Formats: sequence, structure tokens, C-alpha cells
Amino acid sequence: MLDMKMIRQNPDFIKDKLATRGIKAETIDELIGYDEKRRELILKSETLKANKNKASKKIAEAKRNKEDATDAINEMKQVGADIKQLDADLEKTEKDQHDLAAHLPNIPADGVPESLTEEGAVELRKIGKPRNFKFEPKHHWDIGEKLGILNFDASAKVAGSRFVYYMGAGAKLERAVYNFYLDQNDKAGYTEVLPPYMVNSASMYGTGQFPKFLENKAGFEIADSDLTMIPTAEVPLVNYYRDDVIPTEKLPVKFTALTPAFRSEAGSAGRDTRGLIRLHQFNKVEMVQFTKPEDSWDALESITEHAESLLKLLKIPYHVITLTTSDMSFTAAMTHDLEVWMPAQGRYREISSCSNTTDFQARRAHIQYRDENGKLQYVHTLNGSGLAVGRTVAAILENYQNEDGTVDIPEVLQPYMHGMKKISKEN
RNA sequence: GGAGAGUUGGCAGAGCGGUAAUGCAUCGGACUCGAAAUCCGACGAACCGGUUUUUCCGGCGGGCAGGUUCGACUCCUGUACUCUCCUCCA
Repeated sequence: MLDMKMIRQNPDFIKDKLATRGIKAETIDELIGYDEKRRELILKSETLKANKNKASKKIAEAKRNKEDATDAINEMKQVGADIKQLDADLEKTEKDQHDLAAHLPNIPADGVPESLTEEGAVELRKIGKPRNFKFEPKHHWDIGEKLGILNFDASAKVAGSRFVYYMGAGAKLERAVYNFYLDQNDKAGYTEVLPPYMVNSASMYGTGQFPKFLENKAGFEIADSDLTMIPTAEVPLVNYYRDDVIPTEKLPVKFTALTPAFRSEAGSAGRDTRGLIRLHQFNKVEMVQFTKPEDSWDALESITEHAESLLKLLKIPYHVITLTTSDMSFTAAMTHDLEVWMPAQGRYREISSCSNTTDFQARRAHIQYRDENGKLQYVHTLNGSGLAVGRTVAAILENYQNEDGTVDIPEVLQPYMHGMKKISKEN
């Protein structure tokens, strides 16, 4: 949620910034119009309410003195009716204003490449050289199915498209990857959390998924309840402190969690229909930080670098890009994506997204701390995948594949696989 | 799933239709070499509007949402959460 006072005071700045995210200037004007009308109505309503309170006190006093209070009671009746009318208008205006404001994305930070498409992302660095294959590298789904460690036929039967069964060494590899990630995050000072996998709509609103998420049918809501399956652990992790004041000495708070993420993938029909890249349910280890405002930009770099360190240890080639203004998620002021090299596709694919949402989520979710003057301020929140687990498995299968169809296991994962060095049919 | 109780300021805790006692904590002051104790005073969330870049005024506010009423923390309805008992259950 953007700061309305800020919009009121710097309308042109907001218009320029949000134009890069596809928001029309007229939308901002409309919002400011609602705000002006709202404040006008508040002024009128509050004047009447002040009168009402005075009249009420008069009645109370008259009653105490056993005097006649008919005049004051009539005044109360009249004023009460006027207030009712005015407040109905006010409520409508507030709702209109709020609905509009809730649809405005965060202001892009300086340095975010401006573009109305995903074209124009800036590559910050490229690490590791794609391996030179002496044979045609296979897609991970082919490798996985041949090895008997991924079964998409069974999942199609039992659940539907965009699900998977990991079998045997495949399931173990998935487990090795997320245990490795959790251990690394633990070492980096993140508190491990095991949160609920369903959250209420206030939480979905707090982290900025709702209302758009609902309108786009992007998720899985539980019938006859207020619950939604989490689309990312970011939701329960950030909302942990919703409506709270975080004790200042605790900042920065760093959380990490392994959870499944549930997404409808509405609107992505035909894309990535095979394999582990785009599923309705996938595991992800997530990192979240709550920081003081002045620390959040350093924190974004630190989260990104930590996510990178995982890929470095796994020895998988990747690059880091800064997303464009319109490619970023709704809540982000800046996002660095990590993309891993997928040999069979011959391109980099997203495996992590690290964002600074500044105070955008904190405003929605009311997450505050007290500054050195004891004043309540909004914290900044950050999130980053560390990392997507299924996509890591896909990347391992493709980057570590051998011509005979076996797959080597990255050295750092071998201890997590009871020393197994290679996945072959026999496993 | 059933029954009951509860939800008031940072905490504790009254009132139970006329606009939120009191205690603790906090802040300021007095006393003191200093501190404790004591005394005096202030302050009761967050939020919103006006004015104002300190101030002051007003609104809102007693889990939340409605209703009754000139007026509700106080009555009624719904709902969320917490606790206890029963039931069920990994």
C-alpha cells in the first residue's frame, strides 16, 4: 500500500514512477479526487459529531438536574440523521478510494530498469560456465522418467496436469536439496520456521497477493472457509508479525521456511507444460527479512548473495538480473532474479526471486517498530527464494547428466544422500 | 462437532444505557551528595481530519460487524479468537 499523504504531496512523482509499471496518470488523479472528497466529508461529518457530543452532554446534565431536555433531544435526532447520511457517503468514498489504492503497485526504486515488458532486464553478473556437452543434453523430464525417479503419468491420473510424483532417489534428491538449503540458511542466521500452509484472506491481503490474486484466480481457495493454500511461504512468514510492533532490538528478523507452494497457473496455459518447471504444487525454501528502513537495500544484496552462494556450492551456472519495472511483482520496489542454466533448453530459467518491498507490505500488514525517538515506523520487508527446490532438481538433472542416462550428484549433496554419488536406474 | 466462560489503555482490573474508576508501569518535578522510598504533576493504544513543520482543536475508539436508542463499553443479533469440559482424532 502506498502512503496516501505522499501521493497527495507528490502527485507528479508518483505518476512518473507508476507510469513505468503501466499505471495511467488518470488513475492517480482519480485517487486524489477520492481523497479530496473523503477529507471534505470527514470535515463536515466531524463538525456534526462534535455538535452531537455537545448536545448529548447537555441532555445528560439536564437529566441530572431533573430539567427538561426536549430541545436537546430533538437536536440530537436531527444531527443524528444528518450524520447518518453523511457517513454513508463517506463510507462509499472511502471504499472507492481504498479499492483503487489497493490495486496500485509499489514505487520502483531508483536503478530499476524502466520497461513496460520484461525486455530490458539488466544482467548484473554471470557466474559459472555452461558445460560443454559431447552429446545432446536431454530435458530433465526425459532423464527423470527414464531413471524412474519422476512419474508424471501417475500424477496426471491421481491429481491432474502440473503435478508430479518423485520416486525413490528422486524423492531423496528433493529432500537432500531442501535440507541442504535449510542448513545453509540456518548457518546464515535465518530462524527456521514451519508455518501454516493455509492462510486467511487478511494475510493474503497483507502481503499484497489479494485483491489481484483473487481476481486473477491465481490460487487455490478452500471452499466454505476464509482460507487459501499458500502460493509462497512469504505469506505466512511476513504475516507472522502482522498488526504487531517488532521490538527494535530484534531487527533485523530473518526467517526461512521450507513449504510447498500452491499456484493455479491460470493464464500460463501451454507454457512449461512438461517437467518440474511450472507445477500446481512445488517445494520452495523461502527467506524473509524484516529490517529498519535504512538497512533494507543492504539486506536485498545480502539475500541475493546468499541465494547465489547456494548455487555456487551446487556448482550450477547462473546469472543475476534486475527485473524491469513492469516485470517485478506487485509489491516489489526492486527485484533480483537468479536464473540457472538449463542445457536442454539452452537458456537460463528463474530459480530465485529476491525483492525489497520497502514499506509496501508493512503498510498493508501494519508491521512496525519504534525508532530511536520512540516513534512508530513501518519496517521494511524483503523476501527471496533460497531456493526453489523442484527447479533445483531439474537443474541438477540437466547439468549433471551423463551420456548413459545417469546423473551425478553434486558433491555438497552427497552427504545428504547417504554418500550416493550417482543416480542410475538401479537406485 | 456439542456446552459454557471470556475478549476494556504497556500490564492488571472496575463499572454494566449518558459518554472509560483505580492500581502497577512510563514520563516530568520535589526531596537527596546520589539512589531507593515518599510526595506532587502529566500521560492511557493505534488511527483519521483541521491547523501546525513544536502546538492546539476535533473525530474515532472498549475483539470485529450490524441492530435497538436522542444517546451503548453497557441491551439484542451475527462473527472471530482465547480458555475449560465433552466428543472426535494423527
